[in-house]
Amino acid sequence: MTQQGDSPEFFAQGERVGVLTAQPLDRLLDYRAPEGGCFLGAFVEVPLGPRKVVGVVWGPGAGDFDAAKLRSVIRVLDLAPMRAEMRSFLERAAQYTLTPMSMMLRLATRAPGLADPPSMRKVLRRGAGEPDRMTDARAKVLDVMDEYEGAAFTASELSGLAGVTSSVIKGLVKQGAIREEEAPRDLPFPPLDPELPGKTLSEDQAAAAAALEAGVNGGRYGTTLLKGVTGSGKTEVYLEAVAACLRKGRQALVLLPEIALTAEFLKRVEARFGAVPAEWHSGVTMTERRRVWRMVGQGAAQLVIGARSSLYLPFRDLGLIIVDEEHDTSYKQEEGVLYNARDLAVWRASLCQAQVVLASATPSLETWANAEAGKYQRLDLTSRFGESVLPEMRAIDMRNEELLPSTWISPTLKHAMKLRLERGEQSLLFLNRRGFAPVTICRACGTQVACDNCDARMVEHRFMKRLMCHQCGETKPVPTECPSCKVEGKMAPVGPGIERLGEEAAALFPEARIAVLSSDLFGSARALKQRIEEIAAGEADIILGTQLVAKGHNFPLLTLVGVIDADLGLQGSDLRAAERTFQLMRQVAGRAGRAERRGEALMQSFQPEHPVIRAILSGDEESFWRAEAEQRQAAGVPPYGRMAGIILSGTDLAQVFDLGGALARNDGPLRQVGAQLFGPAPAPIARVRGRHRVRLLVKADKGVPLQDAITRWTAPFKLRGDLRLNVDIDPQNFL
DNA sequence: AGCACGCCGACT
DNA sequence: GTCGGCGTGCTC
Repeated sequence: MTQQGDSPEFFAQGERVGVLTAQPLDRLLDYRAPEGGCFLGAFVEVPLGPRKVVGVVWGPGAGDFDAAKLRSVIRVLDLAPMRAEMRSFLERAAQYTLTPMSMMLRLATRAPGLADPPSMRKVLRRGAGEPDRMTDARAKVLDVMDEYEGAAFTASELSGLAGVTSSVIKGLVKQGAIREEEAPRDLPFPPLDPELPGKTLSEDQAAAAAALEAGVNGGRYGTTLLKGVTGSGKTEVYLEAVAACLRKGRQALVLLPEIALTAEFLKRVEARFGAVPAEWHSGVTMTERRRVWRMVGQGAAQLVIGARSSLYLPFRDLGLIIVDEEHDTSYKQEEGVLYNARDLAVWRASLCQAQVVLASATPSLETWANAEAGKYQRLDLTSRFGESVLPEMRAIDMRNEELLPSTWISPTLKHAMKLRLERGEQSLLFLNRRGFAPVTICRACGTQVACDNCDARMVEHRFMKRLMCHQCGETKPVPTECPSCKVEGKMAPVGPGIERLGEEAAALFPEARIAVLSSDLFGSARALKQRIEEIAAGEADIILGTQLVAKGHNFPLLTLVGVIDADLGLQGSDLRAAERTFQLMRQVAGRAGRAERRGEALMQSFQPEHPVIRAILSGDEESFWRAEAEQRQAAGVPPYGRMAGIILSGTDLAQVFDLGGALARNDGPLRQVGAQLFGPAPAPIARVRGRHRVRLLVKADKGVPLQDAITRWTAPFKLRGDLRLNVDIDPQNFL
């Protein structure tokens, strides 16, 4: 106790402590340390007005609050204190993303029942007594218990295993043959065994795995770009790094871009390490969340497979973070706290001496540039099957193709598909547009049907016979009469969606089995996965897919990929448009010809001479990255310059614009640091869920303290009414 | 975030 | 006369 008294990490009873809560106060509140004192970082319950809330002891109290009004911490919660590295991580992320600390704490405490004592439940064990009379049902129960000797069961587990009703078990409990006891509900995760044999690795897989293992064994921070095309076995390689981390007794985290991918990944982990790891994403139940959060904190979960929010779990000793498909745009959180999980993973690791592996077939330019600059180690995996796997890639020049109105499959592509059909091979047509038709137009007056809440055009979804807004999810029936000029029977779908392409393919090849893969055609991730498996097994001749087919599904019979509109996304103001098109096309092309047969990828384009299209076709990725890097450098945009988006929103358009104008007129703090301001302008989707959106863009040189300047610029503005101002540092999409 | 206080319209 | 609408402000 005397030792505690001297430590700057400990506050004796009655001392002032500064407590951070998840309430949006944006400052610490002073409290008196409770009876028995408390440590820095302790999770505590504090009184706040009439309520009790959870907080974290963040430091000594500021001391500027009237001592007479000061209240006392109610109690210290039965949780491991938040570690210094986590506190630094949250502070740093808050400063960088201009997010209040209270919101950061909320991210770090997203588990239910933190203030509750560890939840208990009744479990059953074999007791000393014997039943007075042995019956078949009783014997079955006791057999099960003998089979799993020493194990504890819940009543329902036991009755299920033995195939008896609960009354049999109650009887045995009464007679002392079964003993009831209280056990914690949150069980540790079963241990993973890194010594189980992994898959046999090819030579360059083994070399890459050895390099990653060496990094992990070094016990220091380091980031590695693990680049390998689909089918090169990245996963096996980084699972060896996970194995090395587990051997050292440290925890590991694998981030996946999509929940739909976790189920399959868990299976691979189970195959490699003999047990299922912890899982963390929005689909995890409340009880499991609580278990994962607590067990991660106690070190009783060695490996977590999760979404971006797993970065905020209270790891005791995190030694490795894998960011799978690191280029994936879903790592950028676009609502609430705007952060990029890939970048935060690198910070998190640097604060706890962990290794990071950024895995991708098509890395983001940021990551590529960091590897090029020597900040990240780079490991390249060549394909397991040799170079021949890259499909033959060609552009179809759409300016030379004869197409009927409202059709999108060119004669050249059609011919290639026909060939596959005859050979019993699969074709995939890729079009990144969900629904039947992206636009519904009135042929009498030209009006396009728009959403009532947003300014987005509504997309026809024929399978549900409705128009849908992809911004807010609002739907309405397809109108027969023009909403504007009231002329009847002139409404027409314009442009292709994946469903419409399906109709066209069916008309061209009436005998073919056609499968349409679009996220909105499936009720659940499970149904979708099952359909994908059937297709991979050969239950379709022609596959039509949106974005989702670009992500890690293997179709061994596929030998032709047709990209319907390779020009989509090349235009527009998005600075990453070229990069995205490149990544998408590379991935889609990577689908073709994985087995012994070489595949073919055909890209329909109206500008086949465009540098991005040419880079994709050349197969020389490095030249694409270099060209793209040069362009960004010349334009002074990320990663060679800094950008921030300021999104203003509110129900009254004039008010939103007034605020935008006022911000633009008072941009002194920005000009001081040489930053440029663009806007205000209506955001590309100018209205979302009834709120008007106006955007300003800030651009600055690389070394500029941008956050500081933005804070000084926006702080004087008081937001009246329902006006909101959101800062998006390093915006990814420019909406 | 909650929850109170507070100042203007339709009800027992 | 009061119940209640949600705008503004406070919480150690």
